[in-house]
Amino acid sequence: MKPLSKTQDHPSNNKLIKKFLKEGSHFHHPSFSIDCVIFGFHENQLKILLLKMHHSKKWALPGGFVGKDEDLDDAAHNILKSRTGLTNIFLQQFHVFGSQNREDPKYVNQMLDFYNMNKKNHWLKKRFITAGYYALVDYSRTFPQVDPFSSHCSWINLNEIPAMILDHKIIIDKALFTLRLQLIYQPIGLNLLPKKFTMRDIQSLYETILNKKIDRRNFQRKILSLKILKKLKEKKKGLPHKSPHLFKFDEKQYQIALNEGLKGSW
Amino acid sequence: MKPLSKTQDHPSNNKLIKKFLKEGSHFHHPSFSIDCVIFGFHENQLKILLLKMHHSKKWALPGGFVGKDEDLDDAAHNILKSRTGLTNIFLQQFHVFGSQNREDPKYVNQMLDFYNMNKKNHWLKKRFITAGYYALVDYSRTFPQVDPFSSHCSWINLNEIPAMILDHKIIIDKALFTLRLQLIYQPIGLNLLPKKFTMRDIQSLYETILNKKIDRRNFQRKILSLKILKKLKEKKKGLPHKSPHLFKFDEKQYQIALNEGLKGSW
DNA sequence: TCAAAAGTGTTTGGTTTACACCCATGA
DNA sequence: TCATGGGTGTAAACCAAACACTTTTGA
Repeated sequence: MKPLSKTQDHPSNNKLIKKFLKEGSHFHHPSFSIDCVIFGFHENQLKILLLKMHHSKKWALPGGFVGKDEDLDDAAHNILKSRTGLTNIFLQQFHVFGSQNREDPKYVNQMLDFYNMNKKNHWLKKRFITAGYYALVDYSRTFPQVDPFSSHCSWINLNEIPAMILDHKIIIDKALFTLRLQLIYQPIGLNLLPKKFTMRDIQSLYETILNKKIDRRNFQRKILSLKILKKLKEKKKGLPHKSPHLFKFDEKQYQIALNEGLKGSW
Repeated sequence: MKPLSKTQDHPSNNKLIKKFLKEGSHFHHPSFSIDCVIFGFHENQLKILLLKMHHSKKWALPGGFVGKDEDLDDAAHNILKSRTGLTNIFLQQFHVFGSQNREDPKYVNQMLDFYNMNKKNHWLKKRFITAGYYALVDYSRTFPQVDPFSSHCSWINLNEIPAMILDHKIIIDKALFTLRLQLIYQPIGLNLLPKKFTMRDIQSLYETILNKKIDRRNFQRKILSLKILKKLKEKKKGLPHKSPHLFKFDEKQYQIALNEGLKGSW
C-alpha cells in the first residue's frame, strides 16, 4: 500500500461530532446515505479514494447523508467536493444498496461509547439504505480531505483494497463492473486524464479499466474514429524516445457521445 | 385508451387503510418507497401496468414500501406479486429518484381528509426517495389487482400514458431508456413472451421496444447466433398462411447470456 | 390459383484483428 | 549507433445491411 496522506486529527471537531451524533437525524433524510466510489488514475494504476475510520481498523468509502431538502445528486456532488475539492465532475448513480443486514452495530457502538452518547435506539444504528455514486477524477488535481470520522483520506490501488466496513467492498465491485460496462457505450477519460495527454496515456487508462491489453495501432484507429479527441500541434518533450503528440478532448463532441451512447465493443 | 379492468372498491378496506395511514411509518423504512415499471407485451404493443388512484384524477405506478427488516429486492418482488400474481420474474433496479420536490401534498391532503386523519406532519407528506424497478412479464399470465388506494389496475399502451402523479412519468421514461440500453448487451424476452413463440413474435418484441423496423432475415440470423433459442419440431397452426416454426428459450443459455452481457448492437 | 407470410441465401461494405515497417530521440 | 517507443499502413477475417427467390398455406 502506498504512503498515506497525513493524519489530521480534528480535535476541535469533537463538539461538532457530538452535535451531529445527537441531532443529525433532524437535518437529514432518515436512514438513507450516499457512498461515492471515486476513481482516479495515476502511473497506470486505477485507484479509489478511501477513508480510514477512527474507532475501527477498517476503511470506508467517502459518504454522507442527504439534507432534508436536498436533491440526491446535489448531496453526492457535495460529498465529492468535500473530499477532493472538485466540482463539476462526472458523477453518476449506479446502484442502491438496501439489503436488510447492512448495519455494523459494533462499529457504531464503539463510536458512540467514545463520545459518551446514549446508544439506545440511536439513529445511526438503524439499517440504512445507501445510493452508490461513482466519479472519475483527475488524480493530480485532488486535495484529499478526511471527514470528521476518519484519520486518513488516501488513494488506494484497486488491487490493494483493505478491509472495508459494511458492504463497501461490494459497492466498489459493483462500481467497477458498471464502469466497465459503461466503457462499451460511452466515452470515458475526461476528468480522469490531465487536460493534455498522449495516445499512450488514454490507452493505458482503457487497458487498466478493462484489465486487458489492446493493440496500440488498433486502439488509436478506434479511439480516433469516435471523434472525441483533438490532436494538438504540441508534442510531449523530455522523454527518452521519440516525442509523442499530445491530444485533448473535444468537449463538445465528448458530450454528444456521452448522451448518444456509443455502440460497439473493445 | 383500452377498456379498464373492472373497478374494485374495497369498501371493507377502510379500516386497514386507516391503520396504515396512522401506523404505517412504524413498519416501514422511513420516507423511502419503491415504484415498479411493469412492462407487458400484447398484440405488438408494449404496455405498462398502471393504477388509477382514488382521490385523484391521476394514475400511478404500482409501488409500495420497504419493511423495516426487508431487503430492497424482496420488497420489489412482493409488490410485483401483489399486483400481478407473478413470482420469479426478471425484476431490476434501474434508478433512484430523490429530487427534493418529489411530493404531492395536494393529493395526500385529499386522501387524509377523506379518511379523517390528522394532516399535520403526516409521514406520507414528507419527501420520499424512491427506487425504480422494472419488470418484463407475460401479459397473458397476469391477474392485475388494485391496491387499497386505487380503483383500477390496467395495462396501458406505452403511447397512451395518462396524467401521472408525482414524477412517475419521468420514472417510466427512464425505465424505457434503460430497457433499450439493456437490449444492446443482454437478451430479453423470457417472461415477456409466452413459452412458445414464433420468430415473428420475438422480432415484434424487439421492434416495439426499440421502436424501429428490423429486417426479418437479418434479425433471424442475429438472434439465432446468440444461441438462446431452441427451435421446436412443432409449428403454429391455424394461421392464414404458411405455418411458422415455434421456438422456446434455452433457459440455461439465456441465463449465461444475461450474466455475460452480450455485445453488439441492433 | 393467389395473396401473404415463412424459409433460406447471396452480395456488398464496413469494422475488427493481426501483424510489419520506418522514424525520432536520448543515452 | 542503438534501444525504445512513436507514427503509419495493409491483408484477412468477421459482421451488418440490403436485398430476392422459393415454399407453404387458407381463402
